[in-house]
Amino acid sequence: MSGSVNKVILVGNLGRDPESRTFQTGGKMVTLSLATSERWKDRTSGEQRERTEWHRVVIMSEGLVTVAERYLRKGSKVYLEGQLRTRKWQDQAGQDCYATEVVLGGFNASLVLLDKAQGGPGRNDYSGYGDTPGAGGGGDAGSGPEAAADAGARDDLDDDVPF
Amino acid sequence: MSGSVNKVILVGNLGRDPESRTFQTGGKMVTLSLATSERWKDRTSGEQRERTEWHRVVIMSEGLVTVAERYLRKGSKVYLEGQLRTRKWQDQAGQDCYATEVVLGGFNASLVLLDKAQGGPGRNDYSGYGDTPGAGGGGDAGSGPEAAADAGARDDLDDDVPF
Amino acid sequence: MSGSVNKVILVGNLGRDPESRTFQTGGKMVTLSLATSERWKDRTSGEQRERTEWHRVVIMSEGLVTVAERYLRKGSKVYLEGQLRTRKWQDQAGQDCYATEVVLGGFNASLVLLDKAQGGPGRNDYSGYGDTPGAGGGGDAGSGPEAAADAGARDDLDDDVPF
Amino acid sequence: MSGSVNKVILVGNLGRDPESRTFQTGGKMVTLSLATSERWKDRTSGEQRERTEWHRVVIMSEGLVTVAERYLRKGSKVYLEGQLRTRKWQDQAGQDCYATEVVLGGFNASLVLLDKAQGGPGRNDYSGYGDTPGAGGGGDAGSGPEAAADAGARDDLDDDVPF
DNA sequence: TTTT
DNA sequence: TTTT
Repeated sequence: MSGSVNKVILVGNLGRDPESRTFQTGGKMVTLSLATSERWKDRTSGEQRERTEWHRVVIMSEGLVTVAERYLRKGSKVYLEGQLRTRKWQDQAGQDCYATEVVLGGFNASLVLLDKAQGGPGRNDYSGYGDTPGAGGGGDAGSGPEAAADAGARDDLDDDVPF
Repeated sequence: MSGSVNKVILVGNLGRDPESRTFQTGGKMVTLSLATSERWKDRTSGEQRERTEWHRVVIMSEGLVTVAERYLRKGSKVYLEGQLRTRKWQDQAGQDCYATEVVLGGFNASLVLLDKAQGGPGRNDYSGYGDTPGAGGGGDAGSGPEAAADAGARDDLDDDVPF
Repeated sequence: MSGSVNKVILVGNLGRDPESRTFQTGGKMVTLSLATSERWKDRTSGEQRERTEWHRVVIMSEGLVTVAERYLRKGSKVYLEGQLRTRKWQDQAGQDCYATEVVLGGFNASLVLLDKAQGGPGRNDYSGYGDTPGAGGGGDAGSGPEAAADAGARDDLDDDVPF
Repeated sequence: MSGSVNKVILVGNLGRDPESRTFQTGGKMVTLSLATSERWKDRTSGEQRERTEWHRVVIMSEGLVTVAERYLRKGSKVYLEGQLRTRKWQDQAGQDCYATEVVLGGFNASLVLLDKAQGGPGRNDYSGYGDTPGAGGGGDAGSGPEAAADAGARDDLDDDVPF
């Protein structure tokens, strides 16, 4: 289909440190476990309720992989933008199973750190890596996030699906 | 967690007619099967490739349920905005399975029809139902989308998960 | 036109404290001055460059007005979602002038505080006010953000346009 | 500031054909005049009201410039994603004037055609140019949108601001 | 005018 | 598993 958009925007905290994997082809990917939550007052009981959602995030862009490895930690708060992707596989009983991930790869992927002070680098001029240059002032599209992993390599990760 | 955002924006076409279900409690929900796709040139082979992603969309907001039932059909193109929600259940083999849906319910859900002429109403002044009023000119927040279904009712739908 | 979307998403810091105004009709609005900035390496010179953008944000939703007054201060970091609106007026020389604002009013407006500790309330269960309930668990759409100000009242603010 | 996001998402129709300009430096930019509108029922009078908003859109990305020139026409419906940028200048009376544009340049800019049949190319495999590859299947970031124009060149366009 |  |  032409003319489609597939976009996810999340702001939340990491439930654990990022996990890196290297492909045989040299590429790298990082997975995050990101929590978002919402609160509301129950309509009938009037009590506070809360629901936490856990998102599996897969970072494929070379630039964003670097940012994630360097600056993200368990507890980090981030803004991110990616795409939905659902993978399907058969469990031992031959049943179809599905896992949906938020993939940051290629264009229109962003990762912005929202923590005050990460204790890491002097200044975190890395953040917003995927959302930066802009053409309005001599921008430079050359150093941004790039699709890194390739399809063949990706496939052999199918078995670690249930996050 | 305070301070989180969970947002999905999709533009795509319906793979089949919307499906409605009524809860014992009187509420209603509609599910959509929405396709988005992307094309790119393969880096190595140079050939055109295409990948289609299917999204399970669940509409809970009363207003948006009405819009969906009335104006959406197989093939309709829509813009929609909702939240990610993953449900977990056990298959017969006792394995954990997951299904992620895009839920349109409560605030910040939108459904905007993008087809030229739906053949339905004289003018499609329904579209953008969830994205409209605005306060900038005597807006009216009273007739908008509202959370409809309740959790217990939702549970008995678990068996139709693999979309 | 049917079928349109007008959405702005910003993450940035307040340049000064929020400013409140009360309408004769009793409604209230709050304006924010929000900075976003981006950095990039100049393509030719190779030097770091930075560009800061200032956004005039107008909050009309009753609920979000309350949140802004209570918890936002100069320096606060926020995620917000609103709509673009351009107002036009004549300056003394009879020239057309324009001012574009990001308006948070009606549906699909959000304000999420991103600061670690605001020093205010025990817990900041206010944040995400406009992005919360969700229908997936007995949600309640009744207490959310609502369009507050009315058009007539708004008009007499036209003179403070150049922000 | 690190950690900021400046994003605009619009779906609307072009009020006139795209306008192209070439810089002395060889770069190109295209401007669009895009309408979004919303309808609501007036709270007091109960009558239908409508408000149309016109957005000035500036496309700087090389790839998106090409797409815009080739496939967009007056009346075209598009989804686009860009950034807010406000420019300031003095009118003849020495008054400060401002113009805010939605800029599509650099990363995270998208332009997706939503018309059924543009009468142009066999299939519109151009659309979604800025939102496509994705790393999940042998993606290719090399042919995407790039920042094109430079700042000096941009400046001599200041006089056509009031759109 | 913010932030790093 | 995060966060408040």
